[in-house]
Amino acid sequence: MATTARERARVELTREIKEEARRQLAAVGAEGLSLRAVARELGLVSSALYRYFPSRDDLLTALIIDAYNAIGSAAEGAAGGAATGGAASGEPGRVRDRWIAAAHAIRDWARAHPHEYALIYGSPVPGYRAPEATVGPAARVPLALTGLLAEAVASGELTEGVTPAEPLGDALAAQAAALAGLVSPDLALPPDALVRAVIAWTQLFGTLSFELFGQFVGSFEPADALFGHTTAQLATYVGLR
Amino acid sequence: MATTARERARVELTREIKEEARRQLAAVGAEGLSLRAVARELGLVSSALYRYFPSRDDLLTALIIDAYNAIGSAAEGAAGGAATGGAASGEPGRVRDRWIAAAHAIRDWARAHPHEYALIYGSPVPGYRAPEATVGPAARVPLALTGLLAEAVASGELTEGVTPAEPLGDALAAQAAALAGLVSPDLALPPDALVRAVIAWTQLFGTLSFELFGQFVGSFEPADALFGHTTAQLATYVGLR
DNA sequence: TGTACATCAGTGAACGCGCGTTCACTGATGTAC
DNA sequence: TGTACATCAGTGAACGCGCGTTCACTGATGTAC
Repeated sequence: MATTARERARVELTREIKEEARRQLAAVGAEGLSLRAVARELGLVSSALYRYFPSRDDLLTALIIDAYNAIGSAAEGAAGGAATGGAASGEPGRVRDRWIAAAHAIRDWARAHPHEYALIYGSPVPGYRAPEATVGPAARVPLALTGLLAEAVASGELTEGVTPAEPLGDALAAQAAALAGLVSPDLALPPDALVRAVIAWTQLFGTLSFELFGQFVGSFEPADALFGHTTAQLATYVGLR
Repeated sequence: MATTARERARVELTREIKEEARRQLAAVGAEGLSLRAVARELGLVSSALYRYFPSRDDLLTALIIDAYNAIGSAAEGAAGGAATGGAASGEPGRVRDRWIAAAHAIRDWARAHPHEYALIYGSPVPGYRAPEATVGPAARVPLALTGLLAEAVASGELTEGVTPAEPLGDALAAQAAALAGLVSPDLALPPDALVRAVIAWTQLFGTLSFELFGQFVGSFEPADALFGHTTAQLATYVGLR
């Protein structure tokens, strides 16, 4: 199963096409992304791209999946303790610290790749329907966050919330229980904790979208201090001490 | 200063152009919005639109301003107690109730106008730079929310937060103090309360964007129960009992 | 009240542009014997 | 190791489309005397 020159060239060009497409994303957005322009920039004729992606939408889908995987892997790395301590430190550190590190890793990725962020968390591209294949990668960030909470439950690091929880209500409790089962089938994450995680998750991305999409212009700019404070507040809110 | 037939026709057609443009927004998004298509639909020749809007970007700007004003006015109405009690009830009701009503009014507007919501809170349209004139309308929602908190301070309805506040830090405290001065020059809203309001504001729009942009597909769908619970939690978080 | 002139809404043709996708083709790379 | 055939990457022309914006024009509406 030696890789032939043809195969290597194919892998390489596929990568280059996506790279150039990402560059264009930054310049003209998802709507403006044009196969012809990508081909032009790579010194190819436009029809050549059809050997690599059957249509413009398939190229978009590939970019979306890559973006979800990139932000997901950034979150997972920090949640796992990647950036804590030296190279080969055995202990992963307190869950609260890793939760906060994950939030910062997510923000760092988003700020480094604002147009890919917009592609996955901004307004949906009209006429484009995200296929099933994006669901798994899209779930990595929320799974990393809820995974941390499950860890905290196991290690006794999760306190009762300080903001008194209203009872969830039947509909919400059912949704939360179903999700908790998916997220941590072995160790039941309490539905109440899961809902807190969802609130923190939406808060995190709400702040990020406001920062990247310009809603803080003239108020919280730069948003570093706000983000740091917010993240700490939310960590406390979800029950991490 | 009688309005001539010409003037009335101009006002009317300006309105119709924006209406048709909003209809197209829903179908093809902001990027796809085309002057020619709008003109076609109105039975006009495309160049005729230039009597009403000097360019495509100016039409977009008008739609953005209208959208900010619409969601702002929905929030202000609910915050002022518009939907509480009967027609001419004098008392505006508790601040907490009106805060929650405002959040629901914002969501209701967003769900009724998802594409206008995406226009103002989604990814920025590449190549389009929002002019100064959008700033005032964009501020109406956050002003309505912080205004409620200022009211609560005055009436003694604002408690200390239950989630212990970390000290804000110098940079954030300075930003918050400057903003608090703008928001309620007469009665100083404490910087800590303002930051809580910002956290709640971002959380609210984070949830809304996730709901409207499809991040909850397969988990919190429908999102009514989640939104109700979240809103109540955040009202408590900001200090409204 | 009636006429003469100014304003301005809407027309239609044109400019110059870029797009996604298809298709028959050529020539280089890979494979089987 | 060498030949014959199959695979497939990239070409170039074409189809059919829509876009924003400009401009000289016509005819209706409005205004001043």
